[in-house]
Order: sequence, then structure tokens, then C-alpha cells
Amino acid sequence: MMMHTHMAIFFGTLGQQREKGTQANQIEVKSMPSKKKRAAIDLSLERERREEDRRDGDRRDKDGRVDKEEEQFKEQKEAPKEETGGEEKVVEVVVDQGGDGTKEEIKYRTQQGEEMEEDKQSEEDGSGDDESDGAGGIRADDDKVVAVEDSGDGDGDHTNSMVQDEVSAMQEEMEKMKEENRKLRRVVDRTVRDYYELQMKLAAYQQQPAADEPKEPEVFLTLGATAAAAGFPEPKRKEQAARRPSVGSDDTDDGKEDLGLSLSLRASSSYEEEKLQEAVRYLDGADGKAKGYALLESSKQLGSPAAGDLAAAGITSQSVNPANRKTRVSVRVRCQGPTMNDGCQWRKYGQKVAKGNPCPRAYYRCTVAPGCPVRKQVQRCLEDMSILVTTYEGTHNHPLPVGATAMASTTSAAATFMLLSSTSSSSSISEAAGGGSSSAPPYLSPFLLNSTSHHSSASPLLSTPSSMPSVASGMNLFGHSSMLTQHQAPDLKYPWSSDPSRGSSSGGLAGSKRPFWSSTGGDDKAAATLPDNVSAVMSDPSKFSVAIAAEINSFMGKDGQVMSSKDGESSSSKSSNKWGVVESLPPP
DNA sequence: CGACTTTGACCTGCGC
DNA sequence: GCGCAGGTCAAAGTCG
Repeated sequence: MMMHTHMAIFFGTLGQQREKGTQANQIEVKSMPSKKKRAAIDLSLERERREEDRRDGDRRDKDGRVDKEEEQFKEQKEAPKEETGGEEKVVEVVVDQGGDGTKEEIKYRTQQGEEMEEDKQSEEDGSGDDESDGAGGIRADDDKVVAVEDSGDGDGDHTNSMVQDEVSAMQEEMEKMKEENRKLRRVVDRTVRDYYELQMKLAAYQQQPAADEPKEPEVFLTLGATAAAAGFPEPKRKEQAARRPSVGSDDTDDGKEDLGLSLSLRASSSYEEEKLQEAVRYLDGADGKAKGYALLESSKQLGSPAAGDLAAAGITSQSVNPANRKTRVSVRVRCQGPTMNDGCQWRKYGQKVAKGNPCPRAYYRCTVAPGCPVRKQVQRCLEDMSILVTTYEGTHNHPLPVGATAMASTTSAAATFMLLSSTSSSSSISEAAGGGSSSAPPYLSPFLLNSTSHHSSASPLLSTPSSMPSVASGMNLFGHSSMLTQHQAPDLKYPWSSDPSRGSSSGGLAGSKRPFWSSTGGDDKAAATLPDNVSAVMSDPSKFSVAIAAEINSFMGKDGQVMSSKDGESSSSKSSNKWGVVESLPPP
């Protein structure tokens, strides 16, 4: 009955609202510059709606009528355009009804047009009415109908009016049920579709040849300078010629210390190498605009420190068998402090000198949420003491702070590339990532996941059943919009996390005493869609670059710090300029 | 005083 | 079973 009330408000206060442009509860009265624009908008909305109807297969019995309506609709649209050319004000009602306000808006105008013939909105008649049966504007929403009928029935024959009302009510009831059937059918169809899609994915995943398992490629995401970097400590790996198909064009001067982000894919088998090449082609072709952001390196087992192209900082996603091993993400960052700023809160619980490296290895536990199983090991690289190797292990059981999510988006993207290349046996990465049904990785980097996906991390593929369709729909299993948007505007969710004034003791937000969720008003869902984010990132190469950009922003910190240390030593002031991760970046 | 770090002891897994 | 190495625990110390 709310709608009835709203309509009453609408009709009763139309004049006032038109003048004042006030907003009633859930009814928004706007003034628009001209009918031309509105007609254009309505036309597009109407097309969308019909397109949706066609998709749902409900068009069978409406074909003829729809076409007629469309023609009529166009005529009706075009006619008033010619007669109203000025800046005529038009009253528009927007009813916020479960996020479908736009369509409701159309309906209201339709009703208004039918009933208020003298109103200049009469050209809207039937504009959104393909769902009505033509009997006096009978619609699915009885409240609206009642309101309209009442308002227009003042001086008619009462008996006829009552009969008409009854008939209308019945027809309306039928329409309502039809509509519900339609919606249910839609839901069932979608569910079945998703189910089969997931089944296919699962089958493909399970059919992965065992031969691929032992050798898994590594993905290196390199932050900061990309060239002339000291190598990663993998002395066992043989140096091999590195192909460097660049995404941008800024990687021509290898001798210089490029600033940027590079993705280095290591293939450990010819098959994977092939997949990596596909990934390279994919990025190269699809994201040519990412100049200065991404430098894609594809190489076979770059390993020796002298490889030259190894990066100063990297994110190594060590793919593991989802069934048996814990996933690990190794991040290499050149920084002077004890740890890198990854956005999370850590507590040191141990330190050990590992064999082969005189530098002690520090063990940290995630303290963002009590009981979070995520741990990280931080150790300096033997070959280059300025390189900090951070290895994350485990799965967060909580939403990640902004800094961490941005980081996660990048590492997850890297991991996803690797995973796609190693798990997709029949399709190229470009097919998998750009084909609309962007594949969520069979398993995701532990650094990236949170509780919402972790609860079923044994088979993450199944844990995000909506991951593939959600990319298209923009919603995931949890009803959130794509995480990518949140990465693009992280401060909206966790404004505190980028606050440079907050101290940190062991890097990141360790100094923050307040749990990060306390400032979000319970909007934990906001950061709880990383798997979705991964899908979103992987579904579009441009999103990937955006994520990388976000990562850069996050990683550098708005205060221009890669990390901070307890004794106040900040990389922005004291760290080596050689790598220039922070210092070389222009201030925001 | 609480949170965090330090550090030696202890536990566990693995190879021989 | 033994030894080694990695990882964890927990008491003591430190810091804000």
C-alpha cells in the first residue's frame, strides 16, 4: 500500500513538487531540461526492458504486439520531439523500489500520461507498457493501478466502475502471477545455467593431467624498478633468455631503472610456456594503453641473479595443489625497514636464522582479526640485503583493509594468470579471461582471500558459484558489486587505512589499535568479495591494469611510504634511491 | 598496563 | 631412531 500512498502524494503534490523540486519519501521529483533528453532516455530504457524480455523467452506470445508497440513507441517518441524543443520542465518520479527505480519511474509516467491527458507527459503513453494487457493500464503492481483508477474515475458510472474494477483486479491478479512466474523461471534458468557452468569447470579442473602438477609456473609481479635489479635468490634456476613483450612502450631502456610494475611469468614446462605466451599476447593486445604501468615479462625460469631483468620487488605466487598444500604468496620488495607495508596488521611471534641465509627470518601472525590463521615470514634476500622477501601463508578470515585488498587484487591477478595458464587445458588465457565467463581461479592466493571464500576453500571453484556470472552481472554470491570498484575507490570503504598519520610498528597498519572494521559501520561485506574481485580483474585487461595502478597507489601509500619502521625510519626519507619505488614517483 | 618484541626452548616433519 | 632444520611457544623485556 506504500505505492498507493506514494501515488497519492504524487498527484496531490504534483504542482508543488514541480515548482519546488522537493523530494517526498522514496519519491524523487526532478526537473529535467527538456523532453528530448527524457525521451531518449526512456527509449533506451524501453529497449533494455524489451531486450530482457526477449532473453527470458517470454516473447513467444508477444512478438507481434511488441513490434507494434515498438513502432508506436517510436512514433510517440518522435512526435513530441518536434513540438517541444525548448527547455520545458518535466516532472519525473523516481520510486526507489529495490534498486529498480528506473523502471518504476517509467511506469509511473505511463500511468500519469494515461490519466492526465492534459499533462504534457501524455506522449509517454505505453512507453513502458509492454507488460500490460492494454486494458486500461492494468499492471503488475496493483497499488499503482488502484491509485490511477481512483484518480481517474471520479465522475463515471459507479456500477460500471465497480465491475470494471473487479475485472481489472482479476486481470491484474493474473498479470501479477504471470510476472511472478516469469521471475521464478528466470531465477531457475539462471541457477541451472550456473550449475552447469560450474559443473563444466569442475570437470575441466579435475581432468587436469597429473603431469602438470609437479611443475607449476611462478608469477612475479614486480613493483618498482624493473631493470638492473638484483636477482632473486634462486641460484638453482638456469638463466634463460627472457622474452619481454612489453605491454607498454616504456621498457625500451633496459639499462635504466624503470619505474613500473612488471609481471613476470615463469614457465617450468613447455606447455606452461605456451600458456604464458598466450597470456603475454593477451595482455599485449588488450591492454596497450597501459603504458607506464605494466611491463610484462614472460620468461622461462629466470633464475640466476644475473638475469638482469629480475625485479627489485616481486610478488611470487607459488601455486600449490589446492587439495594438499597451503598456498603461499611471496612478495619481494626492496625496502629498508623490517617489513613491507601490506596493509595488514601483524604481530611478530618468532625469529629464526634459517640455514643458508645469515639474515634471520621473522615470523608474523595476522592480528587484524582474532584467530586469523594467516602468517607471514619476512627475510632479507641473501644476494641483496635491501630486498625483503615476505611470504604469506594461510587465508584471512576477515575482510582485508584497503591497502591489503589493493595488494590482493594485484597478487590475485598474478596468481590468476598463473593459475589460468596452468589449469586451463583447452582454452587460452584470453579466452578464459576475456570471454565473458571469466574464470575464477580454481584456487586463490591465500593472501587474497577472506572468510567469505575461505569457508569452502577446499574447493574454491565451488565456493564462488556466482563468480563467473557475477562478473557479467556485477554481483557476486554475496550480493556485492564487483570488488574492483572498491579498489578504485578504496577510501570510501576504509578511509582510515590510508591515513598516513596512523603509525605502524611492524609495517603496514600494525600500529593501528583500532580494528579496521570498527570504522566501517559494519560494512564488512565491502571488502568481502575478493574472489569476485579476482574475477573482475581477470575478466578485463583494463581492469587488470587498474588493479595494478591501485596496487601501486596502495603500495606506495598516499604518504609516499613503502613501509615504515618503528624507529621512524621511513623509506621515503632514508631508503635507497636506487630503486626509487617511492621517491621517484611524482607526489600525488 | 596492555600490546608488542625478543629470544631461548620446544615441537614437528623429513631425510638418512 | 637420530639429527637437522623449520616453525611455534611463551616468559621476559620493552615501549607508549
